[in-house]
Amino acid sequence: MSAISLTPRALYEEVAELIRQRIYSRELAPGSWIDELKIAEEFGISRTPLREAIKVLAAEGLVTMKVRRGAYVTEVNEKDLRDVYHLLALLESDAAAVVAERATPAQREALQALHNELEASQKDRERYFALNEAFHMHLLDIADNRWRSQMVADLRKVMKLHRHGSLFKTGRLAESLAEHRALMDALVKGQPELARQRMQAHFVNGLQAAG
Amino acid sequence: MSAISLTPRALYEEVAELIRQRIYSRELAPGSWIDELKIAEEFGISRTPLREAIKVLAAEGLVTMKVRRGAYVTEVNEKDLRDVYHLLALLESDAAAVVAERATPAQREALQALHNELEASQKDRERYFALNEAFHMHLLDIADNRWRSQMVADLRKVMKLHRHGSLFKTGRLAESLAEHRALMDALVKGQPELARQRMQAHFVNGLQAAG
DNA sequence: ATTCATAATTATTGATGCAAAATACAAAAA
DNA sequence: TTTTTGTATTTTGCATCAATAATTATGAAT
Repeated sequence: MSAISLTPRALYEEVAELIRQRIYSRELAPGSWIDELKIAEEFGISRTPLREAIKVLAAEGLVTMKVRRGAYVTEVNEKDLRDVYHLLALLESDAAAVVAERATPAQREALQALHNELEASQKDRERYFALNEAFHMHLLDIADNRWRSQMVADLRKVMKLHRHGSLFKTGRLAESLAEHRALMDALVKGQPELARQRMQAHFVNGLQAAG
Repeated sequence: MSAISLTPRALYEEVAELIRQRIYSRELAPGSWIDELKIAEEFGISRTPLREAIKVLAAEGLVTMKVRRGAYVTEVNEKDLRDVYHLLALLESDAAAVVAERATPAQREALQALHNELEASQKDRERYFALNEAFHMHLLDIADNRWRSQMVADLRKVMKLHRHGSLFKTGRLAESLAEHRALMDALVKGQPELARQRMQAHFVNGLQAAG
């Protein structure tokens, strides 16, 4: 007996997610043209839901539409990466200040628990990345502004477009963890401006490590 | 001989714009269902480009998709409006700081020219609105971060969803103009933090006038 | 009379077909 | 040899058509 999803996503959403994966994995490289016919055939679907999926990805900034030329994977240059980091720093540091100001004890504990998992995942690079993302998104959830959460999610997708083979140079992971620890400290102690500054610093350092 | 557009927009873009207008004019009211068949017939187009347009609007936050239920005009409650204003304040005040820091003399003059037009448009409410929007978007252009410009444009669309019959209560227009003047002063004098504060204040006051 | 089940209607979602537009390639002329 | 023009191929974009899912209405049974 196979369990079916309680909230079945629309096909175009599923397809959008599959294409995202192909983009992140560089199977669809930045700047490359997206062949509708080829992809539709590979997925075993028609072009209609595929085209709708591509429109969604275009709105997210992952692909760029050219009139009568089709869709291309967005190329993210160094300036784009700086610009995206700048906005993520602005939005997430603001969220951190809000959380430090208004989070309930239970919410602070939930964040602390996520942070503890992060501390324990130093060996596993992939796991660290996943938990790091989870921490940041959970903090946004607590900050409780759906528009900001959506924008940050979109910006993070664009950020992933950039080659991050060397995103974490040696030693950066430990450094990142230390910054997280400092941020966590400001969050649990309820110091908004300190939390803002430390989240800001976390992104400034993150960009330097990425560039 | 009729001139044709040099950069013809795709039909789905045109349709998206037409639907935006219907939403802003309350012809399509918040919470109401969007009847694809009806709209397609009225526009004399098929449902394919219409559905692509709706996906774009959904990504902007103007409409909300429900699985197997179709599209609905997004309902913006008081909290949503506060959240959107909060983000606009954050993003645009940051842009103001960047402009105060890095704008060229020519760019400052262009902004000053737009501001002067604003000063001259006190009598015409509609014109003031349009010029105000133009000023803000031009400032973003100068700040030169395409991701931020896109986000602000989307947020402003959502902001317009809210009933703003009483958006500008009596006296608010003159007040708004005074704030603009103060902001302009900080911009031309190249004082980033002051410009940031004044843009922030402009939005805080704007929200109070809207709520 | 009320509730549950089934059927019918309605609307969304997906597939296919066709026309228009853009590019690439080839041929001809300068 | 190079440039320009014309043709053919490729691909987007729009429309029509089919099927799937959901809601509502109707009927039967308790």
